[in-house]
Amino acid sequence: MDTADLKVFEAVARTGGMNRAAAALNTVQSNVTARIRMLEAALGCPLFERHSRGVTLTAAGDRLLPYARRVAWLLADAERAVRDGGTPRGPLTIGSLETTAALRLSPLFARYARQYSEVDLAIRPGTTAELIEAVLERRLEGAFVCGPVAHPSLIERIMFQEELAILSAPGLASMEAATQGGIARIVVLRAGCSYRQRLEHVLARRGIAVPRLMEFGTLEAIFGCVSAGLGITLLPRALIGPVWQAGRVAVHALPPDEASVTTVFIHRREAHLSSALRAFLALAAED
Amino acid sequence: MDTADLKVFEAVARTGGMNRAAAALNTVQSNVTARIRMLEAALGCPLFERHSRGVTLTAAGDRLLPYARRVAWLLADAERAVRDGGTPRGPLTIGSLETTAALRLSPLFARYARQYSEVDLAIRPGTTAELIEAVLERRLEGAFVCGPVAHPSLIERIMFQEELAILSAPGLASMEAATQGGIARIVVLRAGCSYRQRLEHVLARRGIAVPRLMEFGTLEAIFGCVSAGLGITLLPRALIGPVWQAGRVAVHALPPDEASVTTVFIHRREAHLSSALRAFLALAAED
DNA sequence: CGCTTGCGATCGCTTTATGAGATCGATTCT
DNA sequence: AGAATCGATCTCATAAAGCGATCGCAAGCG
Repeated sequence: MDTADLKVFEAVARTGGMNRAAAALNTVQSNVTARIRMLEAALGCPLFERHSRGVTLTAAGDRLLPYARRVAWLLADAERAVRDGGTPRGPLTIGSLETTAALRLSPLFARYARQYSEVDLAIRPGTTAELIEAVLERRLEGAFVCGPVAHPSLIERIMFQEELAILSAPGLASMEAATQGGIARIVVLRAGCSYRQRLEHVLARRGIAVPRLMEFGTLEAIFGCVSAGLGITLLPRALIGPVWQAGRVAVHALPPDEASVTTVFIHRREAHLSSALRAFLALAAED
Repeated sequence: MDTADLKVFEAVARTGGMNRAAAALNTVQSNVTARIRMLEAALGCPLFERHSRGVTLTAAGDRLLPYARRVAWLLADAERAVRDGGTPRGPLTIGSLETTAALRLSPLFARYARQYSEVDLAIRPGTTAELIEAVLERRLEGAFVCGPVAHPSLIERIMFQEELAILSAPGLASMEAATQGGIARIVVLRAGCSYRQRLEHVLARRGIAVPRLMEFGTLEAIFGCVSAGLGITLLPRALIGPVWQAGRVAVHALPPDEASVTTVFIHRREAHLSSALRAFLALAAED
């Protein structure tokens, strides 16, 4: 059993056919067939069931597939680890909640980009669930998300502690005043945002229903909507200082157990910690 | 980069020379040299420093070596996972503390051997530290050890809760009577045994020194020594019933916070859970 | 019913990669 | 100085991988 064998095997499993796998691997079908047959002979059991429309995995093949993927990942990681000579360089793709990026990370990113000019830093926004998935699928080296995550194959480091507050149209004395009749219209950054879940939870505990949900892509749009009385939202208090000072919105505190949210940085446990990411975490830890 | 390359690389790193690696791999030195040179060319950086007595790893090679080992392990695991068709069979090597094996496991082992006759069950005794190391080094599929372990790459399941008690020569009313003058002679099963550490800790909290330590390989020898007044020991209460009933030793209770010890079963997190081991755990969970 | 299409299996041929042996230069220890 | 050891390099033979063409099979379609 070899990495080449596993690469072929993975392609066949993924495409569901030897011809398609051959096309994907830039080779011919006879090679794919021969590789699979050799692999099956070496392992002593068939990996695919052949039928007229292609092939499907047997139970044994199903067991092999995750290992094939992990071997490929491990080899890719090994190559990166070897090439990574200790000085931060190359691409570094990190995910972040949009609010975290806006509130906490811009000075950090700026400092990092200045200090390590050889690194191509990229920031991808997303919700906590999206970012966790992206890190697990190796599309991101790490991400700032809403903690705690507690995933066995992820390492998480606590980075920031945010205090959340409710925002409503100006002139309203309390959150209850903004949710008269037990109904609240809420405005969120994205549909899957963890602040949205948190806000719905906060409202549900007070018996307030959320019949409608408005979603906007930018923070400025949210401030505008809240200011105009279209609904309420939940955001980190540190983010809303300028807007509140301008009198555009009213800020309502939450009890401490509901107000606090921790932002954690997650990255894969088994993956190589690149110099670029290590430097980033060191810089972030200075604050 | 291929498994064959990594196998050669690992052999060279392990033996510290291309000639020695060639001998270990049953090939000739020219092949080893060529493989390493090709690998270095593909990675773009040298992996070894050549000198007259052989070769040593460069920093890049040092980074690659753990990956080479992990790839080899993963492939071996993959093969076992594929061959493991769901019915328990083949070798199953498990470690255990000697006391746990004597006290709790013999009926389990007997039942398992009867029910799954195709499995070659092997039990290796050892101390907690030895067994953890053996599991990490893949010499054991799992082990019964003193918990908690809390190692990131091990899964632990709580199996038994033992109550420990001090044993002394018969006729002594209390533990203090057996340790007059602030000095205790203790008798342990093995030098690194976790019960020994526990016992020393218990005595240290009472200001009792342990100048001498006697070590015996069998439980019967320990009972004999304690009975003869040579020293005291610490053992699970359930283990000492027959000996106590025969009046050979005196049993002294410990306060609850010191008496309790949990036995956990550990196995590697990332490894394949074989059918044989799965069946064993299922049988163990029935009790 | 027969034709077409898409699939995997197989065979011979070519190209490439791998392994073996001999030799060379460099270094170290005696 | 000479022997021993080690890695680098070259050449040649053989094994392995890749390629193209062909075959048989099953399903879909007019």
